[in-house]
Amino acid sequence: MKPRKQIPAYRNICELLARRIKSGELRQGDAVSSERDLAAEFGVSLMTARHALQVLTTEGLLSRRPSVGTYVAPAKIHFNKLASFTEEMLARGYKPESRVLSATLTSQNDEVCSKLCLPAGSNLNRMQRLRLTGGEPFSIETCYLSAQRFDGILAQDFELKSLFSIISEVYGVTISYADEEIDATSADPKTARLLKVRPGSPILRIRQLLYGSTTPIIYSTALYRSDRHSLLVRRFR
Amino acid sequence: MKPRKQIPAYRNICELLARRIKSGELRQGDAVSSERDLAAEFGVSLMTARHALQVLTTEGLLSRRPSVGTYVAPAKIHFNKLASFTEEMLARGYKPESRVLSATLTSQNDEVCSKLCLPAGSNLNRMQRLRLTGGEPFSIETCYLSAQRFDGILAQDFELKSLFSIISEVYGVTISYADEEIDATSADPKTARLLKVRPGSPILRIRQLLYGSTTPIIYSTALYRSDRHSLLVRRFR
DNA sequence: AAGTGGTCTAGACCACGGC
DNA sequence: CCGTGGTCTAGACCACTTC
Repeated sequence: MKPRKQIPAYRNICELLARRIKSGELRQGDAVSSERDLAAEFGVSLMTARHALQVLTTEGLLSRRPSVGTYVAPAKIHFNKLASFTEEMLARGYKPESRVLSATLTSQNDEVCSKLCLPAGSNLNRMQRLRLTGGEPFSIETCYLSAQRFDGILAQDFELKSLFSIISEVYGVTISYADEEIDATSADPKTARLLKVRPGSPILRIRQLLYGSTTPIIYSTALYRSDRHSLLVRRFR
Repeated sequence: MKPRKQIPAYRNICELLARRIKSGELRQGDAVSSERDLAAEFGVSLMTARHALQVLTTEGLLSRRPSVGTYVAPAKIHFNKLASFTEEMLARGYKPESRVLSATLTSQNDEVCSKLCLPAGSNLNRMQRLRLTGGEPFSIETCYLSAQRFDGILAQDFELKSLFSIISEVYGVTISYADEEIDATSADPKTARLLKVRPGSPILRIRQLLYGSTTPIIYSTALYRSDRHSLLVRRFR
């Protein structure tokens, strides 16, 4: 009988392989153990080993060739790299600033709960920040995180440290990717005042669901002055 | 013994469900049969039914909520990879339409010339199309191509065939990727009239530079009704 | 308590690629 | 021919939500 663990067996395999790839022990084009070898090595069934390889494949780390084997995928140039506001501004040579507009608990947002895979009515940390560069307003960002998992996070100083670094250093959670929904909207009076634009001005809205490994961690809505910001994306055929 | 088929069982389930979703028989938020019900219905094992649901989930058609059920995901039109308007709409089960607003030669656009790596003042094919689905306007697209390289392309029937297929079949050029710049703007009177929105309404603008292997081929600006379109992007850390 | 998705077992046959 | 990934079976237990 296997000792029952909290973390699934396939996750352990995933993490081991991911570590080997990220450390450089396994490099682009290298073959990884076959399903059957992995199953034997970890003492799991074929299905479980297979599941691990499948997960890493959809994450883009591995590439499977039927009848041939499983290989470490080419290190993708992530043109569309996910970066925090702080990182992005520093990279462009701006001095990023952040003003916290609010930081409260809420349990009234079932839409966000479901996006974060939390039970409806769960407590959420909600914080709103105004982003500035060179003293000029740039965007308004609203973030939601599980209040249970990130207990006490609202006490942190978000004007000093980025949310990414706090959840990483204090809570041990690393963001790995984000799904973003991008559309256009108009500035309502409050937004207009904060961003110093005329009410009704076009606003670029980016709604992100940020994932740590495979679980959604943060839901965020950002409203950008569209005269100050445009999003660059590279898409492949 | 089951009769061996060429197409996998889970594919059949996928296609049936996908058809029901695209036809409108199953709509956003509707529950789909559970793994167990599907397995019984199709006479397959749990794993197989589960696989079908998993595939449709990663394709974005379904959304699974543990302990609750599997639901039809919000039918947002989303652009994961680079596809033509025609391809995108067909994949979503919509009937794409296109109305050519203009198709002319111009030599007055040096900004586009430089983006396409052409000498300033070069002749350009310029065509403007109104995109519709279900008879309702969706976006306005303006494309520029080198008049020299794509001589005579304006004589093609763009309401029948996609630009992608014409440049591929007639000129032997395959699009491989695109760099996009995304921002928000407001509808000017002409745009508003064509898209049937109020002047000043928020508009999502996507400016693309499309590359064939490594050379820029097409420059295009698209204006989307932001109530009908949002862009989905996945970004990695 | 019933139902759901998530994980897992211990096997099986297939088509295909490389030797 | 052998190893590979792709598909599939017929079960199982778990944690969780809903009633």
